[in-house]
Amino acid sequence: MPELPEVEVTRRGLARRLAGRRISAVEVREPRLRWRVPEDVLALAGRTVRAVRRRGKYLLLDCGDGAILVHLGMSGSLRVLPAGTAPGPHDHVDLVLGDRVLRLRDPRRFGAVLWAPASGGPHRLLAHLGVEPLSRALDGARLHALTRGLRAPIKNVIMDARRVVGVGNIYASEALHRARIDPRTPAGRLSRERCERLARAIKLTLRAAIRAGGASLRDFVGSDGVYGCFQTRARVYDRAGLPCRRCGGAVRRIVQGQRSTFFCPACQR
DNA sequence: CTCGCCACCTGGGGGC
DNA sequence: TGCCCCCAGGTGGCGA
Repeated sequence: MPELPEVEVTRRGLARRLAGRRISAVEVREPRLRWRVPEDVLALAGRTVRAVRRRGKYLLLDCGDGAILVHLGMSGSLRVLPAGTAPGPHDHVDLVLGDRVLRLRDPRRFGAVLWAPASGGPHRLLAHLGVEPLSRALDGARLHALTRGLRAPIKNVIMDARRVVGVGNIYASEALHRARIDPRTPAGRLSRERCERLARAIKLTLRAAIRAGGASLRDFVGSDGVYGCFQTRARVYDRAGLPCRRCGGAVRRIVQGQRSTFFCPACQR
């Protein structure tokens, strides 16, 4: 269930619990994730996790001479548990750090655990990623510039990690509703002013979700591993036929790029 | 380069 | 209860 907000909440939890700790053992019970977990990862014992960073939806456990790169895919979660806790189904990878274990659970196995050496330049999966939506770099001007000439619907474009990272299927719909822009609009036709609005809406939506995620997922990487449903009240996501929270009109569901899109035809033009 | 589509997996829910 | 179909929060890679 990892959207950028959950990845960021996870990152903060990991940074607090793992930074400065030495990896004492690595256990891979199921190496067949999106890509096979490489032998490199099995040789990580002895390294120290110096910091935990995020790039888009990738987590990077910085070990100095390289980073453990983790992606949660669509169904992954990371938890920090007492060492020795018995693994359950779909608990594929453990990083033991003394008295605690970082455990990846991923039923659908769309996630990834890879080793990115510091030498040899940026990892191929990170090399072509777009702008971070919460950074200053994403503003109206940038969004305007990077959409010029594109005929694809704006929803597809803000979900394209080569242009903007971190905006998933839920928050693409949510941000477009906040910006009052029709998700089907060809990206290149958005005015500068509407790009300003959309850039602002993306930031507000993600920041609000991080706060809400921080509330509902406080123990996401804690010892009990309890995490609930999103407590954010979606404006349009998964609300087909229900009233738009702004105008009361019916929310509509369409399909774009084989993904569900939800929007209010009255508010979003 | 852009765009549309497919693939990778498993589990849960609804309809019959 | 059982079965079958559909759906799911990601994204790399392919061919046109």
